Amino acid sequence: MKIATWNVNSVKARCTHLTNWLKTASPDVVLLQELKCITEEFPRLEIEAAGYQSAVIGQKAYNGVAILAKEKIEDPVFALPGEQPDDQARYVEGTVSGVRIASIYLPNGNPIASPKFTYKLDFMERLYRRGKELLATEAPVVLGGDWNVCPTDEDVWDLKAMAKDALVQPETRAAFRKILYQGWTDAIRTLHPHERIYTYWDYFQNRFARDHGLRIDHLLLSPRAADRLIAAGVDRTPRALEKPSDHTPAWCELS
DNA sequence: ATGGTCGGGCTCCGA
Repeated sequence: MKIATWNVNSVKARCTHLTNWLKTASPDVVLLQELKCITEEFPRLEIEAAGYQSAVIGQKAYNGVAILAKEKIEDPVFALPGEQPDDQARYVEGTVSGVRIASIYLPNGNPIASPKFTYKLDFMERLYRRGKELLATEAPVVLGGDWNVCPTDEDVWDLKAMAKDALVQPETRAAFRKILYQGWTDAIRTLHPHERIYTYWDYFQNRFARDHGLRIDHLLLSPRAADRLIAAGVDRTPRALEKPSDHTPAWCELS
């Protein structure tokens, strides 16, 4: 079972890239972020034609997440459980072939001296609580998405330039570790412990060609899912196309 | 120190 996550930076602008990639990569499940369209305008028909069902929560202009799957998506939930419903479409969860899977668009959080950073940390606390509930089920679970977190210095090309960025702050990393240490396995880092691996390259300054990137798209596996982990990686091919997203798909394969 | 590039929706915001 191949599960991928891809921040497409507008699903409408990237529809052709997406459907072509579905055909060539043929993942069983794809987690999308930054749809940038309302739910009703999600290109459901094009994606169905490629052989995928979808569970979608969108909103106007910003955010928006989806799960695409070849098999049925059962019991979808369209928000992070919390006190009051979120006005930002950043979380969808569903079950595919017995695996509980979430597509997460974690808040960017910049600038750090603003309510946006607080919102990011609050969101991570809510995710921590949801993670605890999901682990308690002892089911195979995958928390995938654009986490907007560089877990360690190895996940950053230019540390100096990123020093004040929300993606590398000690509080951000601590909140990520707090989730990870509940018992999750970072699929890509576990199988590639000492490689420079990036999933995002800024549009500025030809960063992709120079491989000046960040690793911010992650797939976290519960113990039952981690037991089945056989491969993981990053597919850089869509990032090299004309008019690409600034992110490229990260994926893992479970037996 | 700054500005470089995108997408969306409207003359600016978020990344």
